[in-house]
Amino acid sequence: MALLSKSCLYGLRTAIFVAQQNHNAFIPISDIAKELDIPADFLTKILQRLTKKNIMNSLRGVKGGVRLGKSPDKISMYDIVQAIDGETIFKKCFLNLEGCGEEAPCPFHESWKDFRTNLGNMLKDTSLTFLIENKKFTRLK
Amino acid sequence: MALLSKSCLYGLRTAIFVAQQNHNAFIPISDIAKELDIPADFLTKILQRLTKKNIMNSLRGVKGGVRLGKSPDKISMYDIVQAIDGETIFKKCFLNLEGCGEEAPCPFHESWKDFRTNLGNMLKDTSLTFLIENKKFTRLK
DNA sequence: AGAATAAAAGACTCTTTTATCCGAAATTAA
DNA sequence: TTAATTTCGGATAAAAGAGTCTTTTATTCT
Repeated sequence: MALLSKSCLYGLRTAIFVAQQNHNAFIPISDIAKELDIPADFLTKILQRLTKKNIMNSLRGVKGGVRLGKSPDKISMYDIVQAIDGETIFKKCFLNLEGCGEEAPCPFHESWKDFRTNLGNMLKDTSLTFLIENKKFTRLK
Repeated sequence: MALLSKSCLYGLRTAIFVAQQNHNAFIPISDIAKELDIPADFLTKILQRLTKKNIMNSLRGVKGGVRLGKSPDKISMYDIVQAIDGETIFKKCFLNLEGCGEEAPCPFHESWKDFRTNLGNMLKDTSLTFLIENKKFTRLK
């Protein structure tokens, strides 16, 4: 098990990669796929979810491809995770117990609640701009 | 996506349930399955992983079933997660980047390292005894 | 207008996880 | 020793996630 799905990881890596390129030009998905070692057709599907949420922007045809849908400092990792994997990670009980909540918490409720809130905040606070400015962050595959 | 697999959640809930019962008696897996609303044959398989690690103890035949393999204060949630889902949750990079580590961290490395270490410690510190003594913790399904 | 290119859309396959089924082995009770 | 019970072990099936393929649609260039 992993916290994020493979689709989501592909999406995150792609968003970071695209943010590193010229922001005006459209980059063909096949180029990204080759660069990041991701199945191209699969990546196409994943990116559609990001374009629907205006995180990405796409264009068909000869000079087509994808680019960021808005300024990279307006896109957080949270946005991307939410668009692809949804928000359940940030909301569900650790033990997946339906009844667990403030009124009738499981013993993990408090700690886990803080944990996932912190995680969410961390992702919200991390923009693509921050990621690409961080010199240490080179590997994307 | 969830942090833990369904198998693991089944295992955790079962361990807590069994800890709540008389520790000497064997409880038939079918009884547990009915009580916790888990497919019995599937649960049987999952529990085999716990018996192999001596977290549980099983007996075939008429008075058979499963019981804890040791004192409930000697069994932590970490033990159970490790037995079923392994330790990758506690070890992998948030972005699943192979290269990420102390020498060449991704920007999430530090925060995520702390997160997962905290999570691991929290699970290590939470014994079945603690769980069943916590009066608030009633729901197991 | 026509050819080439690239994403969108949908059907299909492959793999992993989850779930079911069945015969065998172990244990108890009569 | 036989019948009943219950886990074990392996095979199979169903569901979900990941990945592939083909056709359609939009766009550019000649």
